Order: sequence, then C-alpha cells, then structure tokens
Amino acid sequence: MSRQPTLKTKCAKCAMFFESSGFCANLTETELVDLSNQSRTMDLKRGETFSEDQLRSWPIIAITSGVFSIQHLLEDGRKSIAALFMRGDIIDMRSFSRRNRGQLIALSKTEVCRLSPAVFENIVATNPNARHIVWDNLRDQSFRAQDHAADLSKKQALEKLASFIFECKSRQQVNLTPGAVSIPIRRVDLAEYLGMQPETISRCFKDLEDRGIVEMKSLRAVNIKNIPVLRRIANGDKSASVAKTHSIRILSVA
Amino acid sequence: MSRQPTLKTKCAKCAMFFESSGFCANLTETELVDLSNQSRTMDLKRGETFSEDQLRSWPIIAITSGVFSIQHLLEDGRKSIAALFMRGDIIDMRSFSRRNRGQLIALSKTEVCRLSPAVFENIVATNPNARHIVWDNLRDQSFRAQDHAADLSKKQALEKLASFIFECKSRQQVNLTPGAVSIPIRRVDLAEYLGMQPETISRCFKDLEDRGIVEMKSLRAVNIKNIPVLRRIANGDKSASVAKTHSIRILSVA
DNA sequence: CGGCAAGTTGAGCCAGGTCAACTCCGGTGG
DNA sequence: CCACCGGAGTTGACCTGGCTCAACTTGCCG
Repeated sequence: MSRQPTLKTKCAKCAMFFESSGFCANLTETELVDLSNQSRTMDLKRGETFSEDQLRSWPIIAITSGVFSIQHLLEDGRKSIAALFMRGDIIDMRSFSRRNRGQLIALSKTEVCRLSPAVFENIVATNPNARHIVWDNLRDQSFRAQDHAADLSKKQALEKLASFIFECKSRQQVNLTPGAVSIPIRRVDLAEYLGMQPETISRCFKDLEDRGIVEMKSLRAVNIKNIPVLRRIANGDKSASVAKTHSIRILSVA
Repeated sequence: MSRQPTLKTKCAKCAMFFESSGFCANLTETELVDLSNQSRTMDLKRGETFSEDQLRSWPIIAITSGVFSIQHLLEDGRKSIAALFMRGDIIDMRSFSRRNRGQLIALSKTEVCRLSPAVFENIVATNPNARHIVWDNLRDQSFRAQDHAADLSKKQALEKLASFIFECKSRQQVNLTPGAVSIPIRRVDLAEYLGMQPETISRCFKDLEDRGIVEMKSLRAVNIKNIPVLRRIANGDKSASVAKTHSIRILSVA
C-alpha cells in the first residue's frame, strides 16, 4: 500500500511515508495531517542526546534514518549500549520516569520524528492497522532485547560478533549482493553493545577475515563469504569456531 | 478499584482478578465473562514447556503465579535464560514464528491463563484502560530486557548478582521487613539468567554474606542488611565492591 | 597535507570458567 | 520415624579467554 505524496504535509517528503509496513503509511489523510501538524522532526548528530525535559514533553520518537541507542552508565564510567533503534522503530518513553534507565543517544547522524502523544494515542485507539504496526514494533523491540541478552549471557566474543553481523543483515532492507552487510556504528559503540573491548572486536573481525569467512570492504562494510559457517559460529557451534589453523594446515598439506 | 467476586466465572477465584493494576481487574463484566469462557487456565510444573503447536493456537499467556522464562539454546548445549516473567506479565507470542527465539519454560510451579487471541484483540481495541495496562506491561518487558542486557554486557559477577537481588525485590509486592527478598528460582537457572556458572553465583553470595551485606535465610530467601552498599555494588561502584578485607582491617586496628 | 580521533597490534595478567570432590537437603519407602 | 537416595548447591585447584595498557597505524576532515 505505498502511496503517492498527494499531501501537503512535511510527511510527503519523508522517506518513512512510502514504507508500506511503516506506521505513517497506514494513516488516513486526516490522521496524517493531524499528526504532522502536531509533531516535530529533528536531526541529530552522532553523540547528541535528548534532555530529560525534552523526553518528558516528547516521549514518543519515531526513527526515520540513522542509528539511535539507549546507553547505560555505571558509577565508574563503564558504559553499555542496551539497545539499538533504527528506521521504523518507534520509541515510547512514556513510563521512563520509573527508573534511571540510561539515556537515548544518537550513534550516527539520525533523523527522528517526535510524535505528539495525544495524536498518537488517538490514532492507536481508533486505527487498527496503525495499532498493530506499533504493537508489532514494540513486541519486536522486546524480542530483540531478549535475544541480545541471550547473546550476551552465554556467547563468546567471536559468536557475539557473528550474531551481530546477522542482526545488522536482517535489519537492513534486502540488498543486491547477498552477503553484503553494512555495520552502521563505530567499533567503540559496537564494543559497548556487545559487552566487549574495541580491541577484542578488532581481533575477532581479523580472525573471521583470516579464515576467509568474511571480507572487510571498509570499516563500515563487510561481505560475508561463507554464510553457513558464520551462521554456525553465531549459533554457538564450537566445531565451526575452533577449527581454524587446522583446516588451513590440511589444505596446505594436500 | 479492587472488586467483589460477584461473577460466576472461574476468574472470581483467580488471584489476578483482585489486583487493581492487572488486566483482568479492568474489564467490564461482559468482557470478563467472554474472556473467561474462551480462555484456558493451566498449571505447569518446573521444567514444563509449551509445544510449538500450543503456542500457535494460544499465543497469549498471562502469568498468574510462579516464574516463567524464555530459554535460548546454543548448538553445543549452552543454555541461557533471556527473560523472566512473573505474576501479571502478559506474554504475546503472536509474531513468534519469525525466528526460533528460544522456548517458553516454567522455572517453578506456575499458573497461567491462556487468553483467547480474538477476545483479547477485541478488548484491546475497545477498552482503553485494558489497552494501557497491556501496553505498559509490554513496554516494561522491553525495558526490563534492555536493562538486563546492559547488566550482562559490562557488569562483573558480583555486580550482576546485586542487580538481580534488586530486580527480585522490585518485582515482588512490598513486604513487611524492608530488606527481605525472595529468590524465586534455582541457582542453576539464576546462573543461566545472569550468564555465569552456578559455582560463581555461589561464591558471590558467599562473598556478600561474609561482608555482612546480605544474610541468607535459606536458598530461596535473602535479607539485605546493607541496602545502600548493595545498591552501590549493583551500580558498578568499584569502591564498594573491592574494599572488603580493607575495611575489616581498619576496624580491627582501631 | 597535517592533525587528531578511531582502530589495530602485541604482551602480560586476572576474573571467572572448568573439573572434580564434597556436603546439604527434601522427598520416599520400609 | 529414620535411613536412604538423588538432585542441588558448595568448595577448592587449576586454567584460559578476553581485558588492560601501551605503542603503533589508519582514516577522516578541515
């Protein structure tokens, strides 16, 4: 149900508007005009964040492009990134006050749309399609966070990185070359997200590359050369992650 | 808005029914009768799980008592518990099929109520109070999973355990003795939830007890004797978690 | 083309994992 | 009621994956 930009709202220029599975694309004309008038788009640079006050008055944030995150800070300065948000995610911070659950922070140049809570609430109450989309998105965020927690809890460094590559892959629109994956965040942030050190991230990428499983096109782009093996590593199959020098030796002997 | 059990449904006997902030307590009489007739209550023993089929036909599960979990399994048998669900949580597995995201499994004797998706959907569409409660609950699940991920990613063993004690505390109804916390799951499961080994859990509990921060009433019950210090440990304040023998030495010298 | 942030590489070390032996506890049957 | 049994938890000794720190290289932006 992608549609023509017949509307005179700023939404007609917004990339989100054309995505059939997105929230905005499923609104009626009046809803869209209403929402558009009462909402605020905003561009953030990497590292920029929302103040408590901003969040209180604009607790509902739709991500149009870029990568957004929730960052937790420990007393002694250790940081961790609890969740990543990308295009299409709708962050609902309305119950935020209950704890100090870390802060929202942009990990790259990011476009967001801060939705009017009143209009949003009204749409959710009356438009079943829109409600389902928001609901699915929230449930997805929840599952993603759970998956992420599972990854962090028992996986080793290499396995976590492999999982992350697949997470990136699955979250970017299907693209030309099947193995091409873009890594949308810096090494440091990736380390904080996966609960490891940047040094370890670097070593793991190198390891994967040395073994011919991936190829680094640049810092932000990898090409998976052997999807099944990477998958097995991500799933914690030890035989896939251990047998490195072994298989090389066999090859050179043969 | 706690109410009298005037209804002839099985809900009138259900503990959930009297909890004002719960889903069921906010339904109209007709909604409740409808939901009750179309839903199925069920008791599970520790270790019991739902089959894929059961989940497909009954994807919406309300927890009445006990502890439920989502468990992820790696190829080589490593397990991890991605999330815990307790009384009042409503688990919505309707988008489950997208990945094999681990399985639901009871960690203790558990009572659940499997809600009819159709009736549930209808209530959510028409009853704003009920909708808000479900929505808040889901958002809470999402935040909890994120917090958990943050805990796992950068915290050390002792800090994770301290966090967990507070998580338990905050999730059980306010009780008599301020420091009393019940640990509703086994050590093994706790280890899987926190991404550590049972041995390490044991050592950490011992450490906290040796330092007089908590007291173990039994395997399933602790009493926090020094809440501020435990809080500081949970927040990653190194001075709180390291200075053990140190402070003892000072005391004995003075 | 220079300067600085970001990323990489190397060497050494330690928190927590692993393995094995032991103890505790709750349930069961004689 | 007690003895027994098996699962759950604990303790100790050892080992290793990934952290730390420091030096180096690369890539990006003006």
